[in-house]
Amino acid sequence: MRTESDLRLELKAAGLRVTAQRLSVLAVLRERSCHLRADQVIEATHAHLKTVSTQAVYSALAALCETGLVRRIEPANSAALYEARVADNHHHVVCRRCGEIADVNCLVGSAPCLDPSPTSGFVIEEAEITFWGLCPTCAQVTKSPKMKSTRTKEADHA
Amino acid sequence: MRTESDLRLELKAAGLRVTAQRLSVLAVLRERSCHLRADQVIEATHAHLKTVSTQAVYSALAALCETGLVRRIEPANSAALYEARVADNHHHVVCRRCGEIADVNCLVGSAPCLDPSPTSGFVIEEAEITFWGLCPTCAQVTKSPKMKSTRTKEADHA
DNA sequence: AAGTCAGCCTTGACTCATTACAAGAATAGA
DNA sequence: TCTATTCTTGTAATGAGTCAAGGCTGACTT
Repeated sequence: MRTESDLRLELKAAGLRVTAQRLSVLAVLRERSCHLRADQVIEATHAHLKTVSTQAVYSALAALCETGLVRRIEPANSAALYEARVADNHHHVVCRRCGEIADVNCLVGSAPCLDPSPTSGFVIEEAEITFWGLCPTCAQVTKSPKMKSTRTKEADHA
Repeated sequence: MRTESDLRLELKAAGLRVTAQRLSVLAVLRERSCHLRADQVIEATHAHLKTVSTQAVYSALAALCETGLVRRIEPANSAALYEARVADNHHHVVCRRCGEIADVNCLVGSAPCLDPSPTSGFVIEEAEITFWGLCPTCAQVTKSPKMKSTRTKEADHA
């Protein structure tokens, strides 16, 4: 259990000023331990604070990301998503049909968690893996209506 | 060497109508074997055709992606990138400082090329790996000025 | 070679997510 | 208390991409 004062301490430890909106944004991301879009964070933050501006949330998110308290991911065909699970170096599965996202524990444990073969001289710090497939629901209804975002890649060339 | 009529055949084989703009877009991506943004494709296409509309290029790219002749990637903090290297299932390294991108051969060879541990019931089709690090140039100049895209938060304009 | 027409292209307006200002109000931390 | 940082409202701009109406054309027919 994290109390609000835990959060205060974490913000301080990260060198951030403790403000109501930063506390709320962090709290929102901790409570719902999932991946939220900025607009969802804004909406959820309204439950805590009666009023928050769009910019306040965007800049709180930016500050939290910079200090490593929040992680930002950006799967193809989606707006940026934020999550509070940052200690581990985990990965994500994205459903091609409905866009649903789930966490996948890292096979290795710590970054870079994978060593690419020849890397043209690049110094590798991290490997970010996105698994693409179908979520349990979409996998059952093999053909169904709702594609959330893009490109149905039904390339039928068998 | 690929002649233009090779390209025509490939388009036909993919079930696409052969049009000047599709030929040019494909040719551009084949010639420069690298990762191009849509606007770069548009610009390069002007070298072939005197005139192309933005829309024509976007929809040519979409058609080529759908039929598997072109691959689209979308690294975080970047617009979508297109490449013509599609036969293999390769991955990418992205430089955190300057944004430069290079290909990385897949360690395994064919998708999904990696099996995540428990996947919450998702059916995995593909694993897309993005390595993050520093390109050879940026790795040398350990501290240097130009960060291409992200949030420079030097807010102290005193 | 000419006819036909679905599919493509052009144009231009428009969305969406995000960032940028600016100026005044609030407030955390010393 | 004091002051620099952060927040607010509001407007605007941006970049990247999409939509829609109508004209052009590739490819199949005759």
